Amino acid sequence: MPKRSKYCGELRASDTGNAVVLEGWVRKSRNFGGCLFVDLRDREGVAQVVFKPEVAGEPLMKRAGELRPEWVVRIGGEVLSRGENVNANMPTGEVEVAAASLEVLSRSEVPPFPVEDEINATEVTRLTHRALDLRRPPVQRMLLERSRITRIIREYFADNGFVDVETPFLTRSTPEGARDYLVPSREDPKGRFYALPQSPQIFKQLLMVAGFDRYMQIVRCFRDEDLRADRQPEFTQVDVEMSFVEPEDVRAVIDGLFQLILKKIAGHEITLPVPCMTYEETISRYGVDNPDVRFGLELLDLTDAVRGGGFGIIDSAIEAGGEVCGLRLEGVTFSRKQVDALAEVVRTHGAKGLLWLRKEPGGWAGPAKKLAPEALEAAGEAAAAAEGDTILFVADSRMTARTSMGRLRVHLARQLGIIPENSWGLVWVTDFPLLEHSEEEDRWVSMHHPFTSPRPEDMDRLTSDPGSVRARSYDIVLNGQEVGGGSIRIHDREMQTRIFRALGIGDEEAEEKFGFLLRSLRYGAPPHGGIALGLDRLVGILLGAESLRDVIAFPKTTSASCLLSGAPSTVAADQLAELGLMIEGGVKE
RNA sequence: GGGGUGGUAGUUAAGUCGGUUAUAACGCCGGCCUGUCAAGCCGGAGGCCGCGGGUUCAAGUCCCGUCCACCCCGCCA
Repeated sequence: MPKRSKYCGELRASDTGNAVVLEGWVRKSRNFGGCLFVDLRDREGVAQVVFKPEVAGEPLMKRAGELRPEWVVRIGGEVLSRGENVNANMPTGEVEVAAASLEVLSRSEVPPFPVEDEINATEVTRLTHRALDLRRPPVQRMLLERSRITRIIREYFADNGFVDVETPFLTRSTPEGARDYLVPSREDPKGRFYALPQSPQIFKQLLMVAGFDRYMQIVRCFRDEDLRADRQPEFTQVDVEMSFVEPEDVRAVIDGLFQLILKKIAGHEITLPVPCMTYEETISRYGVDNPDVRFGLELLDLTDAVRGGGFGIIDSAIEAGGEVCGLRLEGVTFSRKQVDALAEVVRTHGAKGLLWLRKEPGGWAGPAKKLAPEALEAAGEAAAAAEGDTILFVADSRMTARTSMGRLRVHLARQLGIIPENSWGLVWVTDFPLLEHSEEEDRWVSMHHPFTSPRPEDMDRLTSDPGSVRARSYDIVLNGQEVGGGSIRIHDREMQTRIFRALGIGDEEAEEKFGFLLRSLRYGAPPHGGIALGLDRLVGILLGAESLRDVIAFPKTTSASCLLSGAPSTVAADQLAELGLMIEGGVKE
């Protein structure tokens, strides 16, 4: 029999009368004893094949009757109009193929779940049989769309003069940042390890020193940290670096990319430039560094209004240098049970509790009505509260109050359904602090990474007030999720040394761990900067995926295992011996 | 590392106060059926109740431990 002449999903009324050959998977068959219908599926869709005794003949009817779901077949026949029996729910529903020949290419056991759009199999079942799951049209569509997106990205950067260069996966472990995935080396001396890259950061900087001017790579990165719905141990970055640039140059390139992707994938037009907000501003207005700007409901600073209002918890929080941060919900009343649930949200983010006030005809309701009358008045005014409005608030340290209320803001927006459908909130957050204090290690650590350039005007505070030094950094946030982050890098060796010292990395250690970067800075490093976009996350948001796992062909579970392959697995004793490794306490099964 | 939810036919779920032979739907197998497309009708098979221990005359059900999955906190430059 000749090979495929058309995809199943491509059949249309215009094909009527033509002889076609289809190849695909049997989705379902409906046997009427006399005639028999088979739905045949391939990547592009489903077509109905009909076996009729007068066309197919007895032996073929008998073989067609044996077909079962997920058998792989090649079917030849004539495309006929369905006449009265058109199925308006299928793109191919105007026609059917009257089978004249049938070749069974492969049989299938009964699949563990039906290969259909809507199934109620659990994720464990789906991931264990991922090939079958990926055969389902909605799952396949995600990866087909992902492929379209990466193609748009590659073309965009190629059109703008970026060079695609590959960087090593087997590289060296560096201090700072996430836990590395380690790969033992077999070579002498034993006891040496490669690390899989958390990102190609240093390599792309070396490419700038080398003079490539503009680099991009769609590259896998690895971080051995605990997982979340939006975090996989191996993930893909769109990695970008440019020479002779300021932050706005990098942002302009990424702005253009987002404009193109949103238009082509979501059919959404945006005007450029994408708005910028400083870190300080976003913390103050949204309480988080990844603001969801698709809706208002901004945070209120009620500190001055309720100061000295005679409410113990509030007064002591303010006296300790804290803040009172609130949200005003217009015309919303919460039940006791609902308030408890909301309080639980702020508590998981460190707040001690949630207070509330509701403006009623005769005055105020809620636990905070014990505040002095003038404080109540001032709070109502600061929140611009009208009758029927509820004010929720937290009194705590500034960051705890802001962060917990920022999380509550997003929680409430979802709960109250005030996030507009099919809207795209894109914003840059700039000027992050260069350093943050690590309580665990009791030292200053990089918020971004140690190669981030500080803003020069803040450098005089590097030792006196390290937390106030701002970085020349920028994150891009889409619908409340960080989808990328970058910075202008340090291209001056002296500056790099000063930053290492501020991080508590001595000259010797710096030389040993980062020597290959520092050395390159001695031989003519151009000013440079760049960004890395989280491709999985970006695709997930664009396609409305519920989990990152939906846009990754072979994802890992929350304990970083692969249900499909069984990785990670034990290895043979001689493999360990060759590497000079011993497992403490022996290998556990 | 901590908290929460879940695990019962191939799949998804129900299973009361601990009590007879563990239910249902879909799927599967057999039969009927010439216009279905969630096909229909009749019949049938199918169980390590995650795993291990304990309490009890008796455990899917109660207790302890453990494994796995998912969600969250910590963590993730």
